[in-house]
Amino acid sequence: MDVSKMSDASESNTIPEGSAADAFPSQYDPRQFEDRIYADWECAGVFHAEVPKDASSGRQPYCVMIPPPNVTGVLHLGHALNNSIQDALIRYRRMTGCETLWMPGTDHAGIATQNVVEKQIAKAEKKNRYQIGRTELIRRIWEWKEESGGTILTQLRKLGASCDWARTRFTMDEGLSKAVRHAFVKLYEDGLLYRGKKYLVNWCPRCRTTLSDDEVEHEEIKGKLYELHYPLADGSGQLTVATTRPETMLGDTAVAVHPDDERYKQYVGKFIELPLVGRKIPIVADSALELGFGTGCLKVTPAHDTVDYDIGQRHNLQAINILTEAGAINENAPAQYRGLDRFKAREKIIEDLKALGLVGEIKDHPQQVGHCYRCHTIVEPYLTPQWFVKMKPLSELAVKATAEGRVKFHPERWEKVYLKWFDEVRDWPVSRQVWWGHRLPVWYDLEENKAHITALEVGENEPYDADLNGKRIRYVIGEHAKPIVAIENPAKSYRYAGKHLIQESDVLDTWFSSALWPFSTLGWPDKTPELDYFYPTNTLVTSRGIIYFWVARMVMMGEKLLGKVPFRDVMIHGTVLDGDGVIMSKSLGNGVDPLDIIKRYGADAMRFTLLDMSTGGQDIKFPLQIVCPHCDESQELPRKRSVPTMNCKKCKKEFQQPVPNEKPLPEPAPLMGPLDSPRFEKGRNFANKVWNASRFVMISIDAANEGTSAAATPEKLELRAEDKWILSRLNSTIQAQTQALDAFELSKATNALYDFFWNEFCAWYIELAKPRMAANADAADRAATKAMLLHVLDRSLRLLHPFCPFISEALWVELNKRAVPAARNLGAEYKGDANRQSDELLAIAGWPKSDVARIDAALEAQFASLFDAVVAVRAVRQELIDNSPKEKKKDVSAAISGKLSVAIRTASADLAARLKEQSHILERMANTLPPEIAGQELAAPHPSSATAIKGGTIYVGLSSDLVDVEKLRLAKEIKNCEQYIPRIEGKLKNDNFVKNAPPEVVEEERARLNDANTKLISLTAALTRLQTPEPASAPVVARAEKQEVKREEKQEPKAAVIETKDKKRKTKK
RNA sequence: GGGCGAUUAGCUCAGUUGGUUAGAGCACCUGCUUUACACGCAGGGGGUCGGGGGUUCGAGUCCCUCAUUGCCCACCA
Repeated sequence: MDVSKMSDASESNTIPEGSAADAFPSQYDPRQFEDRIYADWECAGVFHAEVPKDASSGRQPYCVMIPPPNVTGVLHLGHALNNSIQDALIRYRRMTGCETLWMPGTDHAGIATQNVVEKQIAKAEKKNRYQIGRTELIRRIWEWKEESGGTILTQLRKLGASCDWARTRFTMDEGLSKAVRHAFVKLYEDGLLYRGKKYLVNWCPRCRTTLSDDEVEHEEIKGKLYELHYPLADGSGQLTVATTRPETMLGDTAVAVHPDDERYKQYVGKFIELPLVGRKIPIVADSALELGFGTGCLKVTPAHDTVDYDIGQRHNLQAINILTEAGAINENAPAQYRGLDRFKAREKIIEDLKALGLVGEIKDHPQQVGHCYRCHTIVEPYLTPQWFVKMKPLSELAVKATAEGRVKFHPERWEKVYLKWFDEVRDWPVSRQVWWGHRLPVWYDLEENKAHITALEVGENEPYDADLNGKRIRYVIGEHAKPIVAIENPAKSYRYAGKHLIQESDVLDTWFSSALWPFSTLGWPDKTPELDYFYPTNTLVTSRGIIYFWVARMVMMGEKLLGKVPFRDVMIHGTVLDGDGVIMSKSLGNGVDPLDIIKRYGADAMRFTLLDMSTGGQDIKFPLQIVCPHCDESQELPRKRSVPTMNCKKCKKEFQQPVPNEKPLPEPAPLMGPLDSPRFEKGRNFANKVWNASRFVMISIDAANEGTSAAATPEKLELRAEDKWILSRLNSTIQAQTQALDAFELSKATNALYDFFWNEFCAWYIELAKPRMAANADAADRAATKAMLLHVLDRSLRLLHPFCPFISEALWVELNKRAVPAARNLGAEYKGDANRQSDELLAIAGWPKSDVARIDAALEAQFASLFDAVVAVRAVRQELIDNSPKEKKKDVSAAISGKLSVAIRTASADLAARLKEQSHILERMANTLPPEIAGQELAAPHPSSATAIKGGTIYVGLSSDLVDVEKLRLAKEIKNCEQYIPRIEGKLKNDNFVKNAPPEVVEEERARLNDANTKLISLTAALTRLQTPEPASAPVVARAEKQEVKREEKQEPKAAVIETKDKKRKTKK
């Protein structure tokens, strides 16, 4: 790229179309653009990815699989974060010319979805799922799914998500279901799937299904620890056991003691007569007990406790299941308890035992208890045959893939967390006793399994498998039944002709199909071109919450079934929290609705803010506010919310606020005030800044076109130093941002652009460009300036697009109207596929490449010192005001608002030359008269303030009445200097420092000391002069043009000296 | 009970391999309707970097320890 040869677009390429001022209101209104622009993208098909027809094109794929949200889901801020990150990565790669696929879709979310529809039916028809029946329930769920499922995908469009919607998948689609069956059969055939009673599974009595360990959430409850006395069968005494679940005693088949426990050795081999039940149960010795814990005796219930189950295995104890699937006491218990819910039974048993005098101490006992992650019911360890996936061989594959670096985590530390799971994981129970999901591809031949399958007639509120002559039949399949595992229904094959086959009624754990997502969506098990081209995918973006559920299982399945990892990089981002660090959720009443934020701030503002806050995978906190639904006033959200309504502080009207753990008030109720966070203002303000900078560029281009027919030819374009400077900064920014995106460091990327655009392009370059764009400016220079503005804006919009796609695209359209892409010196720089990339739409335009030859560190340093001088003069102005008495501030402000007279004394010929060369920068940016610049011979104006910059002193002419006020400040600054100098001197006097520190560090310190001393001398001299009578010389402050201020012209022979602190100067180094 | 984070300005957070007088945004103070932007411009105030030790010429950064807090894992009856 050679910007110095940028062509001028003012003549032929510009489409004059009204004035820019008309098209550009001074505030960006996202609502005017977002939906329209999204529609434009969709119409143009820019999100659609295709496998390149020409395999030799070398076009790189880039593929991200969306973590499929539940089909029941609605967008929350966590989704907004997750998808903003994915979209940023996707849009960036799309612009670099990759064939970019972002695969969208939803998850059928077995239990969760079934619960939603069941609840609806229960409400509307007062029927449970068993009364509705399996077939009908599934039909209703599909119906619901078609009508109101997948809302979240629509909401993702509001966010700007550039998914390939044409490829949207659902985990229960036929294709994906086929993949599930193939995977199941393959695992079975390879001996990695089996049915049996491997261990006590977690059972949710409300959902009436098995859960995997990961689906159980441990939470502390206020339980009780009961001591129970168990009489010895021979009547010789009793043993005392302790339990938190007394009802399980109905299933006790032993009492265990530790083999080394001297207290109980004598009892081993004797029997207990189990109270209430009357069963004689042995006393066994087992080292699973912890010596010295509790009473030393443990009641053993093999069917209802995992530790007990193992003890039972070791001692050949009977495992008696005493609970029904619904969590009530079953027929294996004495009649008086049958049918009682487990917790009711607990109370009754304690009552009955108390009556027998067999209850000891009852203590409060806080304990961690497993809850169902879907319905929050306390789960039971339960003895039931299930289908298990054998984990060890699969774990090994996944661990190996990580060890070999084929899957990388960002941030890295998550790798350890991920690996730990494989160490501890038990075999995965994959069968679920719900109806919504992938039914296991398993059948049984009834005849052949006569001995193992029992046909039970069941009641109205029970699950059933067949309806025989009006009788509801449930097939209970024994542990040793022989299954037929097949991809397609074997009943169709001649081999089973005439046989009575029944299909396994269980469905698969939802996470089983999720584990296949990265390849089932691409057509696996078929060998599709998509699978070939896009798999393994590139990046998975997700939260830490599903590393075990999902990430680990995808890697296992990818490795096992395809021999390849499903993705190369896993980016784990933080969790969105409220201002108190509490996770946002609807039920807690602290959930911010992304759609509310989009309405209020715009999608770009929300995305930018989220990305800007995504630092190193840290959690993101949003202090909350609430918006009055009547007048839109954002206000503090009361900390304690118990009352459901509040009154607006502005319009005083009443509205509703969310109350933790309470549902919204029923209709008619006051309007709900949406939650809001002031954090989003950063994104909104930045978007507005971009809008207005662009507005300036467009307006000044349009204005320049009117009066200038003679356009500059490229040869005439000469770059000024500030042009070279901004190009240097631009190219540094491109480099920094690109590197940050490649490293998944989103906030670094947004920061680089934000700083460049706001603090460099807007704050300095545009201001310097203004006089150059004026109608009376040099035409050639104006053309060069225009080309520069277009160039920098062009690149900036490209850099912005991954974060803020809407506003950047909206402005791109305007840019294209005024200067076709060719005029912005694009094209040759980008070698994208002509069919896939175009400058018509920014979404598929090229990503800027950093031209390192343009990066000029020396020039940047020069400008930093120039800007220092500007800031020093600006500071003089404000400090004069600050140090004046309150009632005089306005007068002083008016008096110094005009151009100041300035003189600069510097010993550095280099600095002098630069200042002279670039004096227009000082004049423009600090609003001064042309400065006088000289060496020691410079006669400083009198009276004047003196301010030290690196390498010199700036004198600003003052009127004498401001002198006194400045003495104070000078003294302050001198003091500051005097405190600083000894610190450096101390360092340099330390021999160890001089000896051990690297020479360049020592040199730096010496230079610092030198600077500080020079500064001190010049300030002290100024103060001395200020206190010494001296003939008045030149004036003074240019009089304010707009306001006449009368001041006494006493002309006291004194000078004011003003100092600023270097550290506070806001210039880029 | 283990593991991993966090603790830096009133708030939300940056701070690369230890090396300027520790930064940003918001809030605050002061001045400015300087025609791209008051969702703005300019200038400023504000931090003994959770406490205590240690290593080092030098520590926000490395080590130990304590405290507070969050998350994950864990069968203590």
